[in-house]
Amino acid sequence: MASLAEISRICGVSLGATSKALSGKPGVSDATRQRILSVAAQTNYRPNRLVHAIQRGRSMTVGLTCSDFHSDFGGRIVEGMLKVLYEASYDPIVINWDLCVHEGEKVLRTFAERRVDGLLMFPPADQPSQDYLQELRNLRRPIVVVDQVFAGCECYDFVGSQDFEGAVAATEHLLALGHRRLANIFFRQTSTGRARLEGYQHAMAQAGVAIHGKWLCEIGQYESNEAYVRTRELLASPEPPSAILCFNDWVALDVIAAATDAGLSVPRDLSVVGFADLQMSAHIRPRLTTVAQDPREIGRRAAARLVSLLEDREQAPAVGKIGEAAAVAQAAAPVSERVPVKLEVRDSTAAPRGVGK
Amino acid sequence: MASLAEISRICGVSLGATSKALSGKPGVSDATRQRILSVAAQTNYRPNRLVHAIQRGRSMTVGLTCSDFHSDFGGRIVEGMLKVLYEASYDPIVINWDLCVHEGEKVLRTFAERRVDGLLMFPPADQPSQDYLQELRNLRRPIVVVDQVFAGCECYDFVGSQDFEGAVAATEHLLALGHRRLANIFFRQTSTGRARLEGYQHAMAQAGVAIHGKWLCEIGQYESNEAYVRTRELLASPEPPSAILCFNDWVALDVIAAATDAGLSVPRDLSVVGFADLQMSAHIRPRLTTVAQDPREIGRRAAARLVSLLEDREQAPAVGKIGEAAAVAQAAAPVSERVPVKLEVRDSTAAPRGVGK
DNA sequence: CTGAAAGCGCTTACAG
DNA sequence: CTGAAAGCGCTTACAG
Repeated sequence: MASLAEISRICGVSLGATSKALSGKPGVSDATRQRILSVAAQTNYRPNRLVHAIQRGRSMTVGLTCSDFHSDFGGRIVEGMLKVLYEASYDPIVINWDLCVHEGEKVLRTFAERRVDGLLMFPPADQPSQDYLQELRNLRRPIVVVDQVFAGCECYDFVGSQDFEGAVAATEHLLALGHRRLANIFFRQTSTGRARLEGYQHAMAQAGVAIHGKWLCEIGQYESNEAYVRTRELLASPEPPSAILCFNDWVALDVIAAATDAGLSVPRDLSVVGFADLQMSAHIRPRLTTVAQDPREIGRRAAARLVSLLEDREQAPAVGKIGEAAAVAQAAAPVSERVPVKLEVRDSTAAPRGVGK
Repeated sequence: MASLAEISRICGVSLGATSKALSGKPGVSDATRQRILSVAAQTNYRPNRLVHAIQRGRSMTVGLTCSDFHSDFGGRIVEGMLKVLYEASYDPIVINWDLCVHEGEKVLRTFAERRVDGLLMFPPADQPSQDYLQELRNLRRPIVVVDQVFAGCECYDFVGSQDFEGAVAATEHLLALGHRRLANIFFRQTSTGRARLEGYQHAMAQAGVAIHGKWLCEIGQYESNEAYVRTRELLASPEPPSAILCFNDWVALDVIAAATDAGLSVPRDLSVVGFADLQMSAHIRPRLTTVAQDPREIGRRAAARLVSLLEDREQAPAVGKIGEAAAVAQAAAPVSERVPVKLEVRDSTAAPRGVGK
């Protein structure tokens, strides 16, 4: 906790010599260097990175707006990010995404004032305000958006999942088992939800299977009992589905609960497919068939992309015409990456009754 | 992104005047102030907090070491922390706890070099190394430990759950239902696990009910299939338990799976109690009886405690005898807080067969 | 009201 | 090899 000045005084040398000795730069005699190093160790000296940040114009921090702390999906994304950032010597300053929705400009101002080098935005839901998007532009720093696509964020790099393809694969799996009365409980408020809905519709159309209006079942939030209630209704209707494709594993859990409470057995009376492959999904009974995402890889790639943008920027000539920095920040064309998903067939899906055997 | 110097130049005033105008301090005429503010807005000026941090000796950041991104328990703790920190104008720099175990000193050096004002340690498992503990002492900043107690960390404030009391309540619940063959699947590697084991033993002793050796069932990790395998063994043994108290909800999930796969029904053939009340626990079937913790409140209190330590420190006279800062950092006696738990009785527990009805 | 100067904790050319 | 000086982006007494 001693300062450079203190160490210099103790050693009876100049600030410059001490600085060089401690940062391993040449220009100090070995004897002096040893003396300085030893005093630094004794006084518990730690270089002040805030000073470095000011001097170099790089804080080696990145802003991370995140929410979805409610399941291991978000948690694993963050884990992947933390690992890559740590290895690249960047530290994340984390702020809850909810705050970005409600007082987003303030959050971004904080990031700007802390001089973060870039931004990792993991926004599980809720479209940010116009003010937020404007402030985002003012930041003039590399940004990578994760998981959800937003209107107004098309200009930033993106890393997410193959939501459309996953829903197609899940639907085709159910169709191949012989299901025709195939419902979809979907969530329209996030881009992932919309993409999965489209995947379902696409696969159904491809197979030439009609979608009964009642089987297209929208929910407004998936942490309420809405999915449960809607499933009970569906199952009690005159034309109940034989299979339900769910927006995600949470919904699937409620669908299974609803079926169980209605006296039905999964998968004998109803097949259920989730999306995510949360930790619990292989541990519940019946083990859940689901479209497995790879959240750690999403987090890793997102962070790696940001780090690479940051390094590129550093490489780029610092001098130049006005506006060049901005140009570099926006990069050429924004890159979108979608990490592959994989259908995990487990025990919650089977051929409908009377089919297959 | 303009600097103070730039704005001063544009406005034709001194640095000092500009500084005062922008920070709302008196000593500038209204006309000048307005001119400066308007230029600042146009040039998108953001004060550099890194400079403030250096000048004031407070970075307004805290280090947060965290892991357990694998369930909503840890996630909610973090949520609670983020909320309180944000309101108190502190920003967290987050590093994965795993790194603290493997290269802990390096992580703490990073925190020291970034001049975090305090530390929030949320360590789900794994005793940190001696080097880590030493470096922790060198930090000389307020520290609050969360959830797990460690040897070597007794000198820091702590916020956790009533683990012992929770296990007692769960055991008494099962005893009251009439269970006598009451097994416990426990986890000895964390302090919470040990406290819960003690709670079980205490309640059993109080009730004068003997614990069959086989019913004391230790697992080495709860993210493997160990709990599942051990439960299958237990249930197939000559004296199977009629109820199992589980270290946490993840274990309970596997116990229910094992019972189901063994052709048993929960709670008819076996009662199961968890610990945590994770998101899923009220959604699975049977709905899980569990000791509900309050992770958001844990996070909130831990952060609030740290903030209050930080403010106290600021109040304290900066001058004084050598060593006073250290004394303030350690505070008087460390405070331990345990957030109450609540037994949530749901559908996974019932009277043993042949009892009660 | 306004400006010049010192200082926060460093690093980095630049002289000796 | 070593020291004095300028500078990073500010704030804060201190003179005018």
